[in-house]
Amino acid sequence: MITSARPIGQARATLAGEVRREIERMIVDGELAAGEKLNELSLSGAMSVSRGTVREAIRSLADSGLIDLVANRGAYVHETTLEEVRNLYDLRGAIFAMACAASARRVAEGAEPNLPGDLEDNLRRMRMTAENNDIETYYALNIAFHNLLLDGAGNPRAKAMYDNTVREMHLFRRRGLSVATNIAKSIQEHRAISDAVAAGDPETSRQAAERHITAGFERYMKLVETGDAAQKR
Amino acid sequence: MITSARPIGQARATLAGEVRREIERMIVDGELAAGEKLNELSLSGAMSVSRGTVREAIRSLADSGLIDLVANRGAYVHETTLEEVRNLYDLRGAIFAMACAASARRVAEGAEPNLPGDLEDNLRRMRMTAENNDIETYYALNIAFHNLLLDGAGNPRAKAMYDNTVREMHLFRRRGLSVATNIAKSIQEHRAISDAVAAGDPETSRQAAERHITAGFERYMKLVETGDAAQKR
DNA sequence: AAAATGTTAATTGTTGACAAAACTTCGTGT
DNA sequence: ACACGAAGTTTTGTCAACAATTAACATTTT
Repeated sequence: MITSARPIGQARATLAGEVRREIERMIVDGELAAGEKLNELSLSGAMSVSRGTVREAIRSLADSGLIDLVANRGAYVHETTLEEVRNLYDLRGAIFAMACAASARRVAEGAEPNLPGDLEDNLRRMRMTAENNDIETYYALNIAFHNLLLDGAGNPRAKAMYDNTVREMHLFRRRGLSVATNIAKSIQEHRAISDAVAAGDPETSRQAAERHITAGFERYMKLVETGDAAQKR
Repeated sequence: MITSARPIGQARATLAGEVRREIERMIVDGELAAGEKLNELSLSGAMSVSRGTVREAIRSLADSGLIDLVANRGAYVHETTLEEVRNLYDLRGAIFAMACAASARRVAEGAEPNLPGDLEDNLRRMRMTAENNDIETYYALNIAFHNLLLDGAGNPRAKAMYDNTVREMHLFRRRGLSVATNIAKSIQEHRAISDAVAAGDPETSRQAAERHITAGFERYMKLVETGDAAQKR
């Protein structure tokens, strides 16, 4: 008797969906530069797929903010401005703060018994990477930390929006600057959030989360102001 | 010489865009019930448009959350649950609070000279509708008040997300209950927001905004708990 | 009668072709 | 030289046909 026969090959729901993911990857990985035009025909050729399918994928991506659509003129990779980055930080901070408050509430309600432990675990491992100066792993843990809280909030829509903002900021950063990193400071802030959430205190969690995002924004702005000219050369 | 002659009637950029708006309207107006399946062929027939165009419109709507897509089985009008409504209120509150804080900041910076006056104006007119018990106008003014603050924040992405949450909640309300309305209370809360924003005080604005959304949610929940059975009959 | 298996109809997924709009190129007149 | 405008080319918008998948029904099997 067959108990679980998952579809082969990563499940190819629809072709358009696959194309969408591929285009998304190309944008995030920088193969398609910001402001660059997406030519339906050449994309369809490169992926051996019909134009209609590519078109469908592009349309679907447009709403997520990665692509700008201009009627009768085509699709362009969205160019994120510095002004927009500020807006994205605001938005991301608001969502993250709300999610942390919700996570704390749910911890208090007993709905997320594993969350405090998972956060502790993440922090412990993060301290290790700080000692070893293992930036690669630090990035992964940092994303995981935020994901734990977004998932803990039990608000999938919020998570989707949050992911969108992160992806778009990542896109902007490609333009030259690396991410502003101050691992020690960041761990301190994570500690504050983790404690407040574990204590089931929504308001304190919210404030700690907001401070974390604001601090990240300020670190980033400092980097832009001082390092931008040098970076641009 | 004509410099900018945008097409009349909300801009008919592309046919698919028009179809999208029409489907959106049908959903919001309740012509398409929650959970109902969208048949591409019959829709294309009803609008005298090709199936591909309808398909494109549906795909575009899916990302906004109004429609659920199931591979190889079609598109369904999203059924919003009570659990989701809570999540939407959380999300909406977070975005609105952030927007009010940003508006206050911008007022303090002198970037929004008209905002305080516009808010005052809105409040004055709202008091009038309260005296005349003119619910229709009250709704319009209520939306306008929130829009002033979202626009004042200068964060288009945030506004788009906010609008999405409102639209989806409106969709849920159709299922039976009317909106929870306590005009006097609502005006009080608006007053607090307006004053804080006019004073250019972000933190106070944020708190007032959050209280407003939370209060709205509580009013709504009370209505659900007590009135739901009666409404359902 | 219930479950499993074929068979058919309806619907979605994908494609290639045609029509319309925008961009290029190039010649013309000033 | 320069602006202007008229083909020609490229690219997007729309459509109709074909293929694949799913759902519904009839048929067989136990």
